[in-house]
Amino acid sequence: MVANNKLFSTIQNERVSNIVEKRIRKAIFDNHFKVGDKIPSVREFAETFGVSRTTIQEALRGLEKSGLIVIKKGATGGSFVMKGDTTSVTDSLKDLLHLKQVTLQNIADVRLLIEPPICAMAAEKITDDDIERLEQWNQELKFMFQSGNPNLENDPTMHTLIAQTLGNPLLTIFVKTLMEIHTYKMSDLKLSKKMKMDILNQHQKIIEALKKRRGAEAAENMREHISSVREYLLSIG
Amino acid sequence: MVANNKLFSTIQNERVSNIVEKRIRKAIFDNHFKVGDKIPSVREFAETFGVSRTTIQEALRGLEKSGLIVIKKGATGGSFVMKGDTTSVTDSLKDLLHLKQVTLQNIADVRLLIEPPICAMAAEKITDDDIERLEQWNQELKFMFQSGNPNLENDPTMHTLIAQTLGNPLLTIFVKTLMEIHTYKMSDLKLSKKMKMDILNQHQKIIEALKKRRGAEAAENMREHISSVREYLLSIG
DNA sequence: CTATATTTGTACGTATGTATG
DNA sequence: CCATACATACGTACAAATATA
Repeated sequence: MVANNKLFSTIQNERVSNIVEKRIRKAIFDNHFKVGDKIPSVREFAETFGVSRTTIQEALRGLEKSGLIVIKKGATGGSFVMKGDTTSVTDSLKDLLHLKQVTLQNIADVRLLIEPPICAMAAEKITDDDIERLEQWNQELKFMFQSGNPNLENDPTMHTLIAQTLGNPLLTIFVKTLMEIHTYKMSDLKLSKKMKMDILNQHQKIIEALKKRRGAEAAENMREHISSVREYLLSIG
Repeated sequence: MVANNKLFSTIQNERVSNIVEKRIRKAIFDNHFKVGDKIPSVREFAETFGVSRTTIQEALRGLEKSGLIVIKKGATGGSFVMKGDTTSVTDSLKDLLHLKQVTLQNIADVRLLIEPPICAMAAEKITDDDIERLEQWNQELKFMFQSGNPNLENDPTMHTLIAQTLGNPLLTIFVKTLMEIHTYKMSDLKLSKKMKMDILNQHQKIIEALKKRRGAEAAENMREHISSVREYLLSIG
């Protein structure tokens, strides 16, 4: 398998599939492939690295789970480099939510902590384009509520859009993740008609404040919005 | 493999290893196993599910990556249920950091957003025991600095400890993750002697304010601490 | 204390399923 | 509908870690 033919050859304690995974991961990080590029097939890699197809397969599976590649079957299939998305972070967090018994209130409390100040800062940086997108999104949400469509997972949500205006990718990831696990935890629950109306109005108030570039007001509206949802969830949960 | 012997049997598009992974994951979430418990071996699972060992292997590998189990080799080996830790979240985030070009400044900005208010709230809830642990930790950090030991990854850091006092597991995960990627990004950098002294003193000031249960003061000290580190990193980076 | 048996995960080569042109 | 290029699953062989003789 690996060179044991040399005296004092390298210690082989790590899994071969892990070594392979690291190497390919590094190659992707070092920009040897562009987003959308097809990386070598399982058979090619197996030959290159001198290991079995199963080993390569497991390495690729790991990279897929990390969201670095997407694997497709069939004649035009193979492994394609993805632009990193937050799915892997969210999935890991979801596991922890189960294990650590995180409640919707816990989520709301974290949101209360970070979203109002984000709003305040966003008011200074937000563009007219951004605001238009926010209003569009709220309209779409209205239609979704009206049609009884439970597909709330439509990304990106208003909250993520606001965070995005600050141009800090880490902050965007955090807020996006927060919203995703919030939606995930909410998916069983049924909102009342009144609550849906309230949410839309609260969103609109936040957007109005941002439009006027009034940071403190936007922050306060956001705080009220999240608090309102928090209380509602407490009352029905 | 799976029942294709029935007319109109279930559509088999999903990977078998994925189905197996989900089932075992669910079993763990439903508390069929306790933390530390050994789950069945690859061979046993293969027989139970009627699939090959390789398939089970891949499922277990996925669960290991998610931090739900740890796999050990040897006669007393096998797969053991773990208490979920944040490694999987951190690892996923690290991938994104590479892809999205997250800077130390981005990290500092997020910390500036959430850590001062956490400090303010912690002042109301913190116990004498917590404070003692904080002081112990700062002492250990001092020794580490003196001995030139770069092992800063000693968990949990002061910042995580403070967040923990609030009793919100999600918040703890977020702060822990933040600190881990901060440390990860810092690991190449060499701090000056003066900066190390400053950090220790700033930590001490935060602890003093918490000891007096002065939330606003603790928050302000935390803000100054993170800002100071941020500026320093800017100047040398 | 050393040698060997046993139990476990891990990797291999082959066979099968699947999507495309 | 067939040929092709690919991922995926199978059964077997190997390696590692421990227990036991």
